[in-house]
Amino acid sequence: MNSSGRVSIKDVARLANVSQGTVSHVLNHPDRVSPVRREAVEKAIRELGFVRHEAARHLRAGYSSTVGLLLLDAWNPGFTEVARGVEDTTMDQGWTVVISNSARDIEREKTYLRLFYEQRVAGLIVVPHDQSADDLHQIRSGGAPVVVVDRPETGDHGMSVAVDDVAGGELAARHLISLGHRHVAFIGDEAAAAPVHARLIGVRKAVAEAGVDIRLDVIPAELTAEAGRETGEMLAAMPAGKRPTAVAAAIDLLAIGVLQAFLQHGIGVPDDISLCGYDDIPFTRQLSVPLTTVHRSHYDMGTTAAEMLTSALSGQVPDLRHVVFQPELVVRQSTGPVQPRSRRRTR
Amino acid sequence: MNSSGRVSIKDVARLANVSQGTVSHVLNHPDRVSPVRREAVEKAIRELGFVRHEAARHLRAGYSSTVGLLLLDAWNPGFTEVARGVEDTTMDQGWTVVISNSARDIEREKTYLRLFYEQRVAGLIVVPHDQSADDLHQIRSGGAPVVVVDRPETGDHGMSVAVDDVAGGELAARHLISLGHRHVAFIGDEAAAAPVHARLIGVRKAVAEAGVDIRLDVIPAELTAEAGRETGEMLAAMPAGKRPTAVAAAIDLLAIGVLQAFLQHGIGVPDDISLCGYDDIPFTRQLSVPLTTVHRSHYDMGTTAAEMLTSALSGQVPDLRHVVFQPELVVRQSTGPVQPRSRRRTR
DNA sequence: TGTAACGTTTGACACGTGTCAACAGTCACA
DNA sequence: TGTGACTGTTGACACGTGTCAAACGTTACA
Repeated sequence: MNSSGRVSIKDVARLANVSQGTVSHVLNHPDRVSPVRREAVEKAIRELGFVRHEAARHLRAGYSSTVGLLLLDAWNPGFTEVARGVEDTTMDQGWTVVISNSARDIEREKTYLRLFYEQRVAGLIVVPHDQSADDLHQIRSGGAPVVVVDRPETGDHGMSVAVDDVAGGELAARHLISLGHRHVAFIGDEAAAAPVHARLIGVRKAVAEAGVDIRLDVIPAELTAEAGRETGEMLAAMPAGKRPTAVAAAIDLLAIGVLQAFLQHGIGVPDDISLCGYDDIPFTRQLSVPLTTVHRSHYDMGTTAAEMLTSALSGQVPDLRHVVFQPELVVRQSTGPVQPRSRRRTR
Repeated sequence: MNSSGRVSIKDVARLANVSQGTVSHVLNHPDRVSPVRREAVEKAIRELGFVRHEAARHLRAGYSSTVGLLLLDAWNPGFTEVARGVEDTTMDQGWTVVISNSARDIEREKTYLRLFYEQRVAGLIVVPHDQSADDLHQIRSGGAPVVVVDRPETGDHGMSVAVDDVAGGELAARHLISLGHRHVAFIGDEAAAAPVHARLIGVRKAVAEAGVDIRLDVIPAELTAEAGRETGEMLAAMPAGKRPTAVAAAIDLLAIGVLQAFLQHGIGVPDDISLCGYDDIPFTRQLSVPLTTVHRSHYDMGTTAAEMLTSALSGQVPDLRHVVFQPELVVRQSTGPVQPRSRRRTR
């Protein structure tokens, strides 16, 4: 044991009556060492409780087996699914994943990006803030491949995995329109995040293409269940004739809040108002009224991003540099045909 | 720029016409360097896009500013709260947190513990698997302080933060008993995790101390919403007279599943059956029937664990080596007095 | 017996940084 | 002018590992 109280490769070599180089070979190229020495070294390792020093290994080898994952919001169930996909895929291929969370704070994001760069991570998967292209570019110029998740990108230098949220918005709106709804509200702040903006564009597109006269109200709201509850209460307070007959929420969390407010105020879903979410997080199935929503394959986004990254790391050029998933409408019980004016709840 | 294509401190020194030592001083002890040189160095750093190499720094300095957080189950909302608490506290004090997730897999836990050890993390916060005392001890012997979360520990060498789940089980059971319930079911596999076992002990204790004749059914179930739904359906299929009048679930996720099944089968909560959860995860408030549950301060567990760790890292001995939080009963709307045999739903 | 070929082991070196003793330069004071 | 005190700067070294050329030992063959 050396002066710092830690066991190094030298101590192992001394105990096993062998040179440092041999110990290193046992660790990295066991086939180059004779069985006798190998066993002696392994015994010494066990006796001393030696564990190799990753920083030294990294410094000498010049490469790292660590991959960084920077999440925009680790507490959003959708993104934890992304993380699970990334973890499952990279673990299988021998990479270590380090997860960090920017919590939608651009300063925090910058800090973590710098940290990742200082650690010389081999590669990086980022669910980025809206305004952080610069920092991502800096990492890229350092030589580490970067996969951007949940922001559609194009071009030759970079990789991305995203969902076609314009199409998703269209799906939701078309579904509601086809059920006969002619007064629809979209809930969510389009300035809050690029994907929300895209969804609204899709909704507007479907409305414009419907060929019938449709009124679309856009109600800005934070992306939380609490904001959903407040918005739901506002809607509940409106006279029934003035109220939209259908609501499309920018994310499921919002829809959950809206649903809760509606039920509390005796507004039936879908009998009085239809409600459509977005994301298809696991909890949508556990709600008192299972939610119609637009499914995004978060887990698959994670695995795909991880596969792109690992293939880039092994020197291959991935077949596709930019993958866009198509969302799918999942019809459950929170949406239904528009009711005639003098309607009654069925149960 | 050196041969590997990366910029090192030497390159900065050369460009700024200064020695390596001076550059290092600019980075670590700016006050020791004259303003003229400092500016020259800073300019060179900007021009070259120099970012220091954490592995080399770590190797030379002998210490790391990284703290590991190993979660048992990152997808359980309770544990993500713990992570949030840890992150907020350690970030403030300049530590970097690396999060990993053992996913209740003991092999994965071992792998990550080894990885943390190889990285020579300064300290470690672990929400451990039931059978992993050995590995934790190995880390401790390496000199890094370890805080164990959610498993009550005692003794002088080690730190822990936990919740008195026996008391929590008692709280839940006493509440139900005080409402007049005499036939109670506990749902959850006591072998699944130590905290669940503790809760059941608490329930049994309350039943024994009640002084009245109480029937307690223990129904093993996995710790998922899906398992809760299945158990709820089984209970719903029983004739009303044979059914327990109250259910205590081992965790909220289970209770959510039970609730969903009850409502689907027309069983009123709390009118037909009272339902009590455990954990107080955020979603309990968003349910169609807000859940009575036992609150555990997950976020505070995280901050406390982080504070203990950071004070240990700065050489102080924390005032308390083992902290046990007291749970609190949160009465919402899913529990109510037992109804006479010929009862009717009120709404 | 001598030599070549081969497989195993060795020892020195480099990776990029922080530290520390030593050194140079400046200034005030005697 | 010489001395001491002080500030700023330097250069060598160490941290623990992986690699690589060189050395070593063994065996096979002439």
